[in-house]
Amino acid sequence: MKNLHIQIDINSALYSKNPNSSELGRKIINKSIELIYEIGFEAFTFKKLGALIQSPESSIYRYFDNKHTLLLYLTSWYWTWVEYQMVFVTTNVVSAHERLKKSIEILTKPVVEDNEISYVNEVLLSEIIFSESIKGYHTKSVDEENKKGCFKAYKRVVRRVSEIVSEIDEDFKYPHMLISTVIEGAHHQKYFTEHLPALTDVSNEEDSITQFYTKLVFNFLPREKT
Amino acid sequence: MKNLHIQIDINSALYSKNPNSSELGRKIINKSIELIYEIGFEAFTFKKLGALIQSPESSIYRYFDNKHTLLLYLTSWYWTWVEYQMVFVTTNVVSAHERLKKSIEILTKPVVEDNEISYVNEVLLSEIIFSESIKGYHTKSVDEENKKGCFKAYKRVVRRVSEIVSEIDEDFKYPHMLISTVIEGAHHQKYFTEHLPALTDVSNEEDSITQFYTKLVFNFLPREKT
DNA sequence: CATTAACGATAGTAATACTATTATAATTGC
DNA sequence: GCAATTATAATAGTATTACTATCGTTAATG
Repeated sequence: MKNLHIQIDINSALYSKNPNSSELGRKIINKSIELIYEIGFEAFTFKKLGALIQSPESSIYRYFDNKHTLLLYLTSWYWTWVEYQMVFVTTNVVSAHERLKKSIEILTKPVVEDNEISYVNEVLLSEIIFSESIKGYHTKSVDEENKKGCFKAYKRVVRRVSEIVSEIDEDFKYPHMLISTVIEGAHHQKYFTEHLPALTDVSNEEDSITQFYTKLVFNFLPREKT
Repeated sequence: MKNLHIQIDINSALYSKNPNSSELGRKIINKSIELIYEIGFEAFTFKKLGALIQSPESSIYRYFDNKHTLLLYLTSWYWTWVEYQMVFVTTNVVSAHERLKKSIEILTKPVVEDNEISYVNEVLLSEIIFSESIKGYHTKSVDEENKKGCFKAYKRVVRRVSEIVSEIDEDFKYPHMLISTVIEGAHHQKYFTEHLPALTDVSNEEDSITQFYTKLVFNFLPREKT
């Protein structure tokens, strides 16, 4: 499953020069993930990244207008990658309940395995998404960027899962609200577990977050007919 | 209810000089809310705020170390204020279900009324909280600040409502996860409605968000015995 | 082999996020 | 009522950030 060599296509509004098209570009992606993971998005600068990859900042600017756009690129990459995972896991599964369950698992379980083939470390990237991606769309430029399609990958994921919800109950009024609540919620809970435990319920069980959000979703829906 | 002239006490780790103790301090709070609301937290600087209140930036630095601390102060103020509202609305209500319902309403309904007595415009402040407060705790300094008690007000609100949940079902394992999901979720959905409608279900009904999250919570809990 | 594109090296600018100093005005303590 | 303290204004200055511009060299392509 992991070694399909899929091509992750990113909206061209998110880069000036496609980082996937050159050695340097891939190095920028690869190392920016490490650096953002390490020092956080606020402290991250193109100058520091330049030092790390031993290229001048001006070269990085040839690929990305600024670090905000780079974050949107990484986020987009992540959701496209998640979408592939979801498609893979749900194809040929007849039961909508089962497809929904598997989708929620992908959306709420930690990413633990790096495929090591692409230049992207998905484990580190997912950590960045959990704690930093929100900064990508809580900005004054969100409407403008939304028009350009910068958030399409995320929206596609939400839509895809919402459609399974609607397949189970076509009268349910809030499928998108439900799924975006699950996604954002799971990210928050992971963050809270590590940093603000009073806002969650830390337990020994590994997948309490997945359990909680799975129950949350199915609480809204009718049981599967057997 | 609104005109109680309550004193909002904020953890002293969040300021160098208490802004509540002087005219200038109150002006800083009052105008920073307007300015952050208007131009967003990233574009907000002490220099611009200084220009607005016609004081030099150095004077503002006497009250707050930086704009991040100011945001934490505002957030703390907001949650303390919300807690007062919640206490007020739930006191003397015997039914735990009813208290929970009213609490969720406070947490998910938009703030529409500014009490005009204090120097804080709660309507604008709530908008800031919805779209910017998350930036206050998604930082590398979160652990350190958490130790100093910078997030106590938020935690108190979550705990208070979680306790009602536990009162209704003492075996329920995730009361804090449930309530923080509701709070953060409602904020997100409000933001999505305005900026990323594909991630939510915008409807004509005013309080669809409140309805959704109320149902979400009560789905997990047993019905009230009558 | 010539042309073009990509990259590295270097320099420079405006804005940001502060810190420091000193003078003046307002409060308070006695 | 005056001295002492404290708060604020005015001004200056620094390091860092977030870029933009120029130019020479190398690598890829036709």
